[in-house]
Amino acid sequence: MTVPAHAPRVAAPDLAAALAAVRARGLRLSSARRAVLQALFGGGGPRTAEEIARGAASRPGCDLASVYRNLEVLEAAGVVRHLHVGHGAGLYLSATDATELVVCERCGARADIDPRVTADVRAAVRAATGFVARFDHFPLAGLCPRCADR
Amino acid sequence: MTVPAHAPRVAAPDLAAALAAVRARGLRLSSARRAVLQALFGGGGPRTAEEIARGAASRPGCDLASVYRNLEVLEAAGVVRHLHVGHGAGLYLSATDATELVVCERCGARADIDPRVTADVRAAVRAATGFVARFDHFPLAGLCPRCADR
DNA sequence: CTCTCTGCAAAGAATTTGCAAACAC
DNA sequence: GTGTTTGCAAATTCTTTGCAGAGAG
Repeated sequence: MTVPAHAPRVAAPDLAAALAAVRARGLRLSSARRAVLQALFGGGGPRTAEEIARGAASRPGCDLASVYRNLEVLEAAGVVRHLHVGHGAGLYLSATDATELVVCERCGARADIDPRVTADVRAAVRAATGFVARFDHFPLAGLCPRCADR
Repeated sequence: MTVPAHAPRVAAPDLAAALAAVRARGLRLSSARRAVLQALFGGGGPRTAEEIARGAASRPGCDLASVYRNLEVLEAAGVVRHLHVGHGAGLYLSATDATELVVCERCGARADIDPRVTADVRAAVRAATGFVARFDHFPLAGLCPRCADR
């Protein structure tokens, strides 16, 4: 039940749980499925479908169409999520990575926002408009400190 | 210099100024250019490039490629702007329409946000992250009151 | 064995680009 | 006239879909 105190730092936060959830849904553990999960639970941060499909030295790849199909299935299973940053391709990540972020429209820099801040913002927007704002799917956009300077 | 107090309500807020700005930039007033400006300064709210190109009974249309090319030029001239709402096509509008808005991720409903609220949010985000948040190009996303209920 | 998944190839949606003819000035 | 713009068609980028064969359970 306990986990070694010196377990690898950001290795695979819940790959095991993800696999369990997949099985629990009656989904099969195909090689493409594994490839997608290894890419997203390997600790490398958000990735594009293209990057997942391409694979890497350590990490296996698979067909791009399979990546998209699996991302959809895995998202429905609550294991994976995605967000849209600027004009580019979607970014996919593990659902256990619950960060809310701001993205620089000019240089693409990203920063996490303290959940207490987003909670306050949500409250203010709700009071003003009735809408419940979310920052997990379409993150806040703006300019990073460096780009804002000019 | 004065404007009739009962001028048409949301007719063409500054079509004249827009045309002047275009001329001031040394740009020509082609029919496609006019079509785009008439579409965006006709008071119908944000439109897709496709809608602009298609035209309407009252409003002339033109080739879709010309729409995109002109939107780019007109945006550079500060006359037009665009925003990205959800997964769909971009929305284009007159730069004089300075509204900041929230968009429902489920049903697409849009609501204006009071600039005082966005100013507060900007301040909070800046204090927390150093980023200067903007809501004009990638609007805030969330759920409208109706969709949030269930 | 059976039914889910995969890879490949083609289709789609939104936007961009090349080019010769058309038009604004 | 002449240089900017247009319309048409083809190219790009990201994502989805159809299908026959491969593989998980």
